[in-house]
Amino acid sequence: MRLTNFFLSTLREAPADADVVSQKLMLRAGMIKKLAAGIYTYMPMGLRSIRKIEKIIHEEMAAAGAVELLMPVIQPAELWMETGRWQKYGPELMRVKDRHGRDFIVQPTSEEAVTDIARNEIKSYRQLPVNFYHIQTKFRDERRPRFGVMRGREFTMKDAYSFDRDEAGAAKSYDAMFAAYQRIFTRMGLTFRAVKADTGAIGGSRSHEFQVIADTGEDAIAYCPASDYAANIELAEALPLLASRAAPRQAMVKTPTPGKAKCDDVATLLDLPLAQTVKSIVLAVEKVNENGDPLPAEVWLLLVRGDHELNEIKAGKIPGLGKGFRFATEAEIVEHFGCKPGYLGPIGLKKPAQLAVDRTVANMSDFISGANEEDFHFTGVNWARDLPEPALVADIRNVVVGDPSPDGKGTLAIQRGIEVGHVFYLGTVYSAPMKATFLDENGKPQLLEMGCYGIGVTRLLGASIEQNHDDKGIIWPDAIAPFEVVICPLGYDRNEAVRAAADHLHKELIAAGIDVVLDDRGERPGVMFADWELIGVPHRITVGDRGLKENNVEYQHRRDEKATVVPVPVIAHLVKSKIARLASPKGETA
RNA sequence: CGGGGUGUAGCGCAGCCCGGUAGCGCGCCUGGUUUGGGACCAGGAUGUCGUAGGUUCGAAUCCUAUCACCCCGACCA
Repeated sequence: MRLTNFFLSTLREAPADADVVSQKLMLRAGMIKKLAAGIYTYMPMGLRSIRKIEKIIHEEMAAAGAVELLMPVIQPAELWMETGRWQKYGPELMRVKDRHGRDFIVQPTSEEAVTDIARNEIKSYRQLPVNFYHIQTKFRDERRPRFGVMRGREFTMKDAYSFDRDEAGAAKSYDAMFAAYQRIFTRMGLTFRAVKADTGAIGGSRSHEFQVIADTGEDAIAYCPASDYAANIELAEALPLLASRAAPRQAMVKTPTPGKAKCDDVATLLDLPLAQTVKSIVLAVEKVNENGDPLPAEVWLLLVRGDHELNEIKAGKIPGLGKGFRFATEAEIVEHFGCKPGYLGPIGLKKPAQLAVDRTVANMSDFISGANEEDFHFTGVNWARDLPEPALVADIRNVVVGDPSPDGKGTLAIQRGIEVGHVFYLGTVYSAPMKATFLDENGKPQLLEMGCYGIGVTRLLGASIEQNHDDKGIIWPDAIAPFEVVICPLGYDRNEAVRAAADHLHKELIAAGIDVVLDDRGERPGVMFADWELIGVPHRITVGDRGLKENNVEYQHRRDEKATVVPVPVIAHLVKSKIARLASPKGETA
């Protein structure tokens, strides 16, 4: 590709509304252009990377036996009513009406559409298993789109859906997708980790997220360096930190703690470890009577240790909180505790509240909690003696660094990640309400067993940049770089020898199957170098008059400090050997 | 959704308080000189000052409404 036949527009300064480094760099490198909040045009340079990501996905999906189809972006509301998601999805689901006033949605995902295909097309067990996928535009009307293409409203996703005759078959399909995902992200040159993920309302154990490791990631991952345990922090099990409860040693004392509303402040004031304090969190569950009229909310008190944090996903698994909860209002708190937030505790409530206690708290003794009186805490609080044994003990906190690993093989570490893929066993969650069945050998209808598997194609662009950049710009892995190699001739517009050598090298690299761009603008070297370092093309060849006199050019990888002098006759071979291309899968792919 | 902020040239910004007919840097165009790390000189083009009302002889500037965008808030007693 000659640059003058392509399109390039780089910016020296990033638009002021860009918030994360990947978004700034993509805007500056001219890869994307913002059209509206969370909605981007993929400019030619950015689209090249997207196409390379898609190509790798297509190859690996085919190798894993998945079949491509293409389902519509606009889907009729009826389909979404069948599964109840028309009601359940909320404002994130983009709803539109056609000219006749009929309801449609802009797809955020395609379970309904694909299950509709399956129930119409799959009639016999002989057609199973089958795995349909597409790469298609999605729309999720995020409350607050941000982080550029990593949390956009419109984005491109690969979504695959497997159909099997039974759970054992579905498990096989799941494993095949899991393996394909590992190959996909490996080929893309990303550092990633597959982690256990929350399965939400669907339940079961089969759900993994693929997280690209990056400090700026939105997700926290707990993993055990001594074993292969890794889980999203939403899910990672927090074991009790105290094996058993020690006998009380202190009397319960009401202690003045004026103005100390946080556990941290109380511990500092009393010169006691934060781990001796207990944090009180008040939740509320909306209630309605049989006519659907609102009743006063049910108030819950949750206790975690002062240095721990509540995990809302885990709390949602407590019976009674499962149908949804919110943080209590100050009015509700005052009504039940007779006290403003900051001094709340489980002793001396004005009105009873449901109590749920973290496993670690349940084994604490001589602990500190709020006294339900402004500016006072209790110290030396003990279960059984000062308040009843907790009836409801559960894992309701986030794990922290140093916690014992749930597999018993060491302690947990935490790192941040960007979720770029998710594999999920669905069972019959969609096939049952949509009555998607097939006939088994006995001619009996059976529900299809499903799994779904997503990859955020456009999010991968951002995730790769978050993981690979420096102060000059992007550093693409070879496999998804918009170009693998750039030739920068010094004086292309005015030096015959340079132009001839650059043109010749350009042709030679094309012939060698390398994705190369020739910067034939005749720009000054500083401009060229700055542009290509910003864009992040991994391999650069500089052709200059000076070197050509000795029949040399220069090679520099984007991560290299300095250029290497290379004789002209060997440069093509050298570059080819430098490009780390993991082989495409053999067999069925083109 | 609640609070805060910002909308002025392709990008980054000043001008607004104190009303007088719009400016700077980068980029862009023309010519020249340059040419191994974002060159220099000379000349030039580009704005319905987010939108709609209002006040005024006169509004980017003051007032009202509206839209868009950004930030903070949803681990907290």
